[in-house]
Amino acid sequence: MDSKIFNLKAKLEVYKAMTNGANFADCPVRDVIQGISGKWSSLLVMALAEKPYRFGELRRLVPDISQRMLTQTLHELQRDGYVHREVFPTKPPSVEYSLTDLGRSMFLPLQQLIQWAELNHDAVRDARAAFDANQG
Amino acid sequence: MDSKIFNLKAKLEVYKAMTNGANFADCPVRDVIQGISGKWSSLLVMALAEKPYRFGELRRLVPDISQRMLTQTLHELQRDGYVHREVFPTKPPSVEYSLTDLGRSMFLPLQQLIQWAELNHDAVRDARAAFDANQG
DNA sequence: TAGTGCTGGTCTCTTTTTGAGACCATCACT
DNA sequence: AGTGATGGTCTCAAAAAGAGACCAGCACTA
Repeated sequence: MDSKIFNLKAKLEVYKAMTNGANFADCPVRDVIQGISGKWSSLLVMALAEKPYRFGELRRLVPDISQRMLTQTLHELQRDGYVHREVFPTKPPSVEYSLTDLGRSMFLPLQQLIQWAELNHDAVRDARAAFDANQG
Repeated sequence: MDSKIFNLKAKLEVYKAMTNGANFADCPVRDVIQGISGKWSSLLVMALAEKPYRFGELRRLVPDISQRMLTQTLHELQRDGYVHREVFPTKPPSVEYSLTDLGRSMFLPLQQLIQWAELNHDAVRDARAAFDANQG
């Protein structure tokens, strides 16, 4: 991974635009954001924000995710500290996934974005329709 | 695109977890979220939130984006109504990209998430290190 | 006792998405 | 006449994602 994600000018400009004063020495923001902006990540965090779920439950909850991507995304979320994975010695063994404190903390701002999406999806849909109409 | 993104149970549960009362008939939230959760989308919105930029400026601002993905991502952001594209008849013609009102509106909650990332990247980095250490 | 199902995965193969880099036309400046 | 800047597109290779087979262990059933 390259830490020189922005050049100096970019650093300063985005810094100004975003933080109004926090430390921005290297640019880890993008790294963190990309960890939660995968195709399935936010969706799974959203689901787990309600309550813990087992692997199979999540698979049924999000019917169009492949088992492969479910495993992989949960693994990444666990690695980044958002999700806790616990195996119960039932037969067959069951695995429960839940949000950690960090995950719940991250969900708060994520939820804001989700709410925005909910309130503005009509505007986005209209914009798309208008754009597609103009492009033919 | 399939509108049956969640099954009924999922709909109700995520609905409860998220909205505390808004309408959730079909599930456009995911569609909107995925439009802004691409690898480069939020980064470009972040940049344009500060001020309008021209194509080449953006390319220099985000040095590790390919010209191909810059074109494509800006096109998608424009289609979804977040970004306005304006061509100026200079020689050679220059193209300026700027946020629309919708884009600025979306940036508000996005900024919350960015701020969270800024405040918590240490925790995420530590979680990753701990996870990787345990996995060997 | 043999068959079936459920658990949470992994492995392989194919398709889609992305990245790297060449190429393009036009005009200004040297 | 050559060089550079503009904002792209096109092609080809690499990476990521989707589809689906497979697996072990145990419970239940016929």
